[in-house]
Amino acid sequence: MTTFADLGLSQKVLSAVTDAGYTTPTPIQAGAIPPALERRDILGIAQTGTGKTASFVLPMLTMLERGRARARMPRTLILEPTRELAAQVHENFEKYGKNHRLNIVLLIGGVSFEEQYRKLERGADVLIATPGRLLDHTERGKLLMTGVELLVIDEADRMLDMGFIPDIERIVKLIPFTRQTLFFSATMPPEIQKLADKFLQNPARIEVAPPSSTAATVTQKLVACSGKDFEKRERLRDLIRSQTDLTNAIIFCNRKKDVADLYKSLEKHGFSVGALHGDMDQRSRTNMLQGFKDNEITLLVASDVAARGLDIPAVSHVFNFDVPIHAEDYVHRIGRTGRAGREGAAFTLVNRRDTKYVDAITKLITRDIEWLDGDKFAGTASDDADEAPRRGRRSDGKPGSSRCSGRKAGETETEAAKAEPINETAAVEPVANASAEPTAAPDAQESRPKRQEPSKRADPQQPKQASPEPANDDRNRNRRGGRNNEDRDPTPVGFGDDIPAFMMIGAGS
DNA sequence: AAAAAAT
Repeated sequence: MTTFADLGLSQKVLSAVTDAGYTTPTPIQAGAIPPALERRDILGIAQTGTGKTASFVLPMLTMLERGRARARMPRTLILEPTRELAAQVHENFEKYGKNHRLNIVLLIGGVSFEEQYRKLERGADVLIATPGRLLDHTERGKLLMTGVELLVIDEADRMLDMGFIPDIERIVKLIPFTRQTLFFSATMPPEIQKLADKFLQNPARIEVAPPSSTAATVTQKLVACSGKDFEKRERLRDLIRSQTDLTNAIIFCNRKKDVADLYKSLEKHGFSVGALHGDMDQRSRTNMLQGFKDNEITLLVASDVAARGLDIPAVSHVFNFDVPIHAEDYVHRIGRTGRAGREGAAFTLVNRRDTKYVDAITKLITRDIEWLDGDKFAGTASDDADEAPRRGRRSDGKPGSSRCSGRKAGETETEAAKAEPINETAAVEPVANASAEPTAAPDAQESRPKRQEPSKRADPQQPKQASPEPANDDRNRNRRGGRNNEDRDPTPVGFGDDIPAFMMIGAGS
């Protein structure tokens, strides 16, 4: 079996890898490291969680041992689509480069230029950047790309999605063609292939983990739910509480505003929760993510900024509060769990308007996703239980609310949730026929848990901390102040103590 | 229809 020692890495790198506890390279590492060390171009087709980052960090460290950087002329450049990913690559360099004395510089937006100038001035062996800030620096004349010997373009397909390709092309034009180029993408649509052909010369092609596949260790469930936000939130809370093996979870929303709203709601209900989306100031983003990684926060409500690439080990659960509109996003989102062969669970809340998106997803992953507990819309009684009757045609006077609230499991009370350990772990693993609660018959069960108003300050599964760390002052102030019209005010409160002006005005979007 | 990224 191949070990790291067989790949041609330097002693310094090997010892750092060993210290980090790794002995066996992943397929992408075993495939990409040797040709990279021979200075070949690489076309790496690999998804997150395959060890992709180390597959370029380790050979780069080895190669950088010779030579040294000159002011404003970085020797290597890594382009990343998001700030978090860039920061994460930076961490990798610190971890595996601990035996080196290299200047690693992170150039991302949302933070001040001054320190970035200073570091560039000292000479960067490795520059890790998001495209916008990098171009900004070059336009200010603080950065020369003419000394770059090695270029990494990471997550190329995502760069494409985000409209970064023109920026990338501009940047690549600034770099001598004698460079070595490592190009990574999770998928290879035609545009990306064209780009690869343009940027790479006779690359070694390494492909692992077919795209649009979901890990076999992830249990996927659909959860029928109303389209009304407050009912969805309640359904989600019940779902979270009914999990017996939840250690931490990411909850995805499609919109930033919904991230903010759900975050507030969960916090109000006593969950240990953080939020992450692109309109938060950088400091809050960093704090939230770190708090989540450090297990100070159990739940992270996020936009798709967190869907790909972020290396958060051992997420036990993913909840899609919204069905992703692009099917590929589903794959990326639930790829946040079940990593490295671990077990994971992914729940997707679905209302009837979402079914076409669900169809697209099942088509993409070429398998059906089971409904939880016999949930389903499928033209049965459940149709009436959903939101349809309420908006639009007359409600036929059914006493019961939607099934969403009707099938509350834990019965709002903490007690219930704790005392009777919901052993029917139905939520997680089993094929769960409708045995426990035939949700398909709303009326039958509707009667029993007369849903009492949203539990007063229920205390779910005893979150470790009510909130992460940022800005309690502002949060509280905002919350009190905005009480009256809080529903109208989409301003994301509580995301740090310096909410940028642009978040205050058109916060709706 | 939405998110990400320079300000």
